[in-house]
Amino acid sequence: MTKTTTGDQALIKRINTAIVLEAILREEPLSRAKISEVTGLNKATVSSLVQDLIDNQLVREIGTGVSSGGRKPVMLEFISTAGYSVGIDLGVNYLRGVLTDLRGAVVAERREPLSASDPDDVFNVLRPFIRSLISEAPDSPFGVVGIGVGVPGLVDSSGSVLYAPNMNWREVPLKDALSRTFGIPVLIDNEANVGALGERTFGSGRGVSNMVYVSVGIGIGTGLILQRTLYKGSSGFSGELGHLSVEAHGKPCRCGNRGCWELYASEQALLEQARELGFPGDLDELLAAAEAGDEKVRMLLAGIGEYLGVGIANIVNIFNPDAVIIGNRMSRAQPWIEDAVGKTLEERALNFHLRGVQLLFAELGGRSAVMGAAELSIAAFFDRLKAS
Amino acid sequence: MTKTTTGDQALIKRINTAIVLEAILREEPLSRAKISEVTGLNKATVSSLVQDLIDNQLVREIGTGVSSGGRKPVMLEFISTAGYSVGIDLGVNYLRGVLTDLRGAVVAERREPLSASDPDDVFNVLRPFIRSLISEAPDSPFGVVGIGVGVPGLVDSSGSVLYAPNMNWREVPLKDALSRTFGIPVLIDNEANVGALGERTFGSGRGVSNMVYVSVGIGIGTGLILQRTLYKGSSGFSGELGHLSVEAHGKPCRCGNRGCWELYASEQALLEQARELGFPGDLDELLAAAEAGDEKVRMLLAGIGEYLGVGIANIVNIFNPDAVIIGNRMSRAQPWIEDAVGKTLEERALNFHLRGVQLLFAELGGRSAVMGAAELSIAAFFDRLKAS
DNA sequence: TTAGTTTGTCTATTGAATAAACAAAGTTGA
DNA sequence: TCAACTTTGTTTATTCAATAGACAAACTAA
Repeated sequence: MTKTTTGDQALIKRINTAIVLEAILREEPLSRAKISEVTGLNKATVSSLVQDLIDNQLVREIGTGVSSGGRKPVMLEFISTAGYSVGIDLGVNYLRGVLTDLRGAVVAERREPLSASDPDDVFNVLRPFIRSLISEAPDSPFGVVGIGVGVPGLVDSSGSVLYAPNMNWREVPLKDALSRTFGIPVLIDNEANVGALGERTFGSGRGVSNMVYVSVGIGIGTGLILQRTLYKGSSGFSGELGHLSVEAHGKPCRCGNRGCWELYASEQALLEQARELGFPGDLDELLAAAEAGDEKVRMLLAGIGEYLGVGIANIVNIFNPDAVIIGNRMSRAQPWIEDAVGKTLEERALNFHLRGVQLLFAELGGRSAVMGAAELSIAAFFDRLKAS
Repeated sequence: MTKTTTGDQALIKRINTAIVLEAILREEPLSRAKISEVTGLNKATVSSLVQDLIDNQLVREIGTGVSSGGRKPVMLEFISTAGYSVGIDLGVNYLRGVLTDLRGAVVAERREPLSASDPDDVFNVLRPFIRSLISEAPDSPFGVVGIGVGVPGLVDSSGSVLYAPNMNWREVPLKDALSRTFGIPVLIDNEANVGALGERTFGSGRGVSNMVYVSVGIGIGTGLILQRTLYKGSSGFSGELGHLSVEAHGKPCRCGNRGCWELYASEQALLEQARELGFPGDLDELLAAAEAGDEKVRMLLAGIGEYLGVGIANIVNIFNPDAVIIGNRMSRAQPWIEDAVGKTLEERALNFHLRGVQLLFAELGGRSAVMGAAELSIAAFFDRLKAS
């Protein structure tokens, strides 16, 4: 409670170093003079801080730039390969992983199906999977700075998976298990949260302040980015908008509530409705049928889009966000649902809120979560830098 | 965009001064030695900063405290009467105002009915109303530091009332009008937002990090306090949870959506249902009937409570807050709706989210908004202090 | 009365940012 | 080609807030 950081000279230096580093990240390549200009810091201060960053192998000089009528500037850039990050998307029946540099550029990528479900069995697959990604990392001053993992379930602040219904997990201390094995920082979060982070950092939500990422797969999960940061509720989990009741007296949901959004707008809802109409098969087959011009399937998809729109209108009224991004598997249905979603949204959301909002689809497709997981550990690395 | 505050010694001093002032506000009366102990700042630093605060008339010495075996400490306290704040609750048919000191203690209070609706007519009532509150302020070093106003409508970041349906206002530049008249800072916000602030600071939500204030009056408005601060969406307004659709194919709402929560759980919904059952009259009469033991009216109220619970379950699933507070007029129905709300909430919200959440009723009753409005301008005063 | 404790101030030191001077390295125009 | 001007980045002296430690004042306790 009374853990206030008091101000001293070291704090000033940390603040200004962060400002300089962020300027370089934002506008590289950049000279010391230009940094002084854009940050407002004195030239001498910038010189001194840049020297520290160079000593710490975070920044390097890459030769001279073009003169604007005087001495040529020495250009600086961030050393993106000063360290690497591992991102893992732990799905119900697959495992996806990337190794990225500190900028998020993918260096290595792996995918494999996952048949195990018991936590210990999953660990036994996950450990070598991660180890092989780490082994791909080139030598670098900071090495692999951390592992980020997205999981399909509720995660508490200690990194335990409290509940993952589709994997039948309860109270699984995933973070502990992994950080003991690898001895580097491990960050665990919900699949929708890391997906939101991925799209915000590398995808269609770049630079946005307030956005809601709607992960439409078997169920519906949501990741909230409010005031530029991932919102977690008081217990560390939140954003269960899939269980927002959109039909107060609708079908009962396994969560205990009635008429939950995901009962009407998820992949599962689509498949069930399709079966009732005599279309067995999975999402791929339905999309193929729609592509081939099957009117019934197109109607079905439009219906799902309409219900997606109902929930998204609620989201827009609640959060007044800059963007709502539809991601995960259902984003592949974009051509067949986009119009229905957009139309319903416009009919239902408040006019004032509609003005500023964009309806987008995930730019990273199936990689939103895995990239967000990598970003999770990159962001933690930068936070540690700032704190020390 | 590139308006970064760089770090220098002045910043340190501002940070540490704020730390010292907050320590005094939190634990007064307090000695310099104790401040040094709880903040971690050096004794000499504390002495110097306290002297500045004394010079600025924000803090004063109030004599010696009890010795613990050595020299007696000189106790310090915040001078709550260093300045005053005006809070206004501008209702559809009433005007409520308070004059408070910098701690929020009410020095003067006024209420009067409001028959006017046209903006200019309202201004002509509002100006003398505020002037009379200001005239009650004793002489003080900072004088009246600002005016906070809560209004029943959408407010943009410039302090204009974009849309207040029940007053028939559109694009009314309220802040401009008042700050031109009084020449002191004016802050305008939505009634539910200031109500949330009032309950968070002075009422049942004291010290809570994440809470949702549900203002149930003619309609339903909501104020969101997330990560200790009032959440505003991208356009500066948000939290229109009254227009959350809880019946996707329910009654059409004037907002364009269908099945909006406020159509089923507001005072207006109650009165309409009562009329259908042959009970004309207003909320007071219904509450009196319930009090007198009228079973039909009690059932009616329980029904409203149930629908309130439906929406609050959604809120809990969305935000995983520490508390949900029911305020405004309907909070007076607490004895007749509390059980129904609680029961529905427990049936419908996710188990994990239910664990940490408290269902509360506004402690300030009808004064949540007016006290929050006063707090709005007090908080702005402290922010200005920190910035200079 | 004396020894020990607590409070709050004073003094010298540290370290980060800064303005100003400056050297180095460039451009430009006659 | 050269003198005048520009731009870059470093060096130097100064300022200012925080700090440790010394210290005086005020008190308790035995």
